[in-house]
Amino acid sequence: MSKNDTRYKILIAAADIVQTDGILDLTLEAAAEKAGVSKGGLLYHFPSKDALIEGMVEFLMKNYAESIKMGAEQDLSQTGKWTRAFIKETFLQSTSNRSMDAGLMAAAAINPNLLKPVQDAYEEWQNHIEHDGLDPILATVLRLAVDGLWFSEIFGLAPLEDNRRKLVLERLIQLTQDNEE
Amino acid sequence: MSKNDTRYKILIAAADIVQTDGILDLTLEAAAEKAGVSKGGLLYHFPSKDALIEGMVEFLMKNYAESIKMGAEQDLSQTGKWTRAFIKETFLQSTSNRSMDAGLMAAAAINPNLLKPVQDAYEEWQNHIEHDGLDPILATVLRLAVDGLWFSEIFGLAPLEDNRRKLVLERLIQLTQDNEE
DNA sequence: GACAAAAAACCGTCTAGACGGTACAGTAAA
DNA sequence: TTTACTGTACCGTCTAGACGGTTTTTTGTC
Repeated sequence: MSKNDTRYKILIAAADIVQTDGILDLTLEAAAEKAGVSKGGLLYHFPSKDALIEGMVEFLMKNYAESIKMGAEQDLSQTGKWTRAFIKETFLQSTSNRSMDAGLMAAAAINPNLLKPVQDAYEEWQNHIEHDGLDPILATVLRLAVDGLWFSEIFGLAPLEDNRRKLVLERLIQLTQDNEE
Repeated sequence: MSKNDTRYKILIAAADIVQTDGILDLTLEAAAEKAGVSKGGLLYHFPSKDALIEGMVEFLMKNYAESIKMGAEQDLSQTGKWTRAFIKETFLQSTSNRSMDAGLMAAAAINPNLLKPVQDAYEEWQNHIEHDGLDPILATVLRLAVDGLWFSEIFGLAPLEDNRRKLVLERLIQLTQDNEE
């Protein structure tokens, strides 16, 4: 069992707890037990609870940020490529990878400072989106709609059923294609 | 001091704590002290912490739901009135009344079941918005954008600066006015 | 409208348990 | 010999909730 395997197992376990039982049930002991590691073992990898949350946030941001960048680079059309990448990747992530939410919520609850990396990433994306060859207000609306979808799924606030979700995605993409500045 | 006054004071105090110090600092004692009530007094009104959160959620939903309904009723144009009311009221609430966030976050953190009333209200609004005389996909996009704005402000994820925020609001409203089904 | 009884509103202390974190001795593998 | 743990014991602090007591308000009765 390599160092990274155990770390990974702990992060997944922690995300799982947040997701199913709520933030308040995320304790070091509970996370350790769920990961099949002793409390000492957990503290070996994450010397404090803040460090654990930090790890969760890092973990969630890593793939996400890279995917968006890659999506933008591979887009054949220059106009609106960042906005499209952001839309597509968020739609994808929020179906497949619910542990995203867990890290975010845990950080917000336990230590808002830990949200910094997410905030920084968003600033960058927002900047790209505003200078994407689209009408910046429209581009911003699209970005917000994507976040709204995520939000609605985190909190279960009238989340869209599958078909509608797909139609919304298509519409958002379409709106990036015929609204040049 | 009537029963309702004290209840109200406790709810405000609790929302205040969540808002300024974070969810984890919301304890019964802290809420009681801030409300100028003893812990026993607080427990008289809210027999458990869950009950307190429940009260917060109820409180936040009451005005919000009523405002949206009123906004829709007073709208001179039939087409898109619910969507417009939802947009306007959420923009307003999320500038003026941060206790929305507090209740929501507290519930999500402490006991996700307590989100039920919010979820129910959202189901209703989503239903209105989808049958508002607008293209339902567009209407849904607008709704999501509004939620996204709220979300971005709660977590500080590239929140819009004042002027852009205003322009986005105007654009959203405008989109409800020239997109009949 | 005086007054007692009852109910409602509220106080403040106490307790049992949980939690984050420390310390440390030991183990198994690389 | 270092890395990656296990396991246990422990400490200080915090907190939800219980509880018994006290004040204030309401209600019924004359």
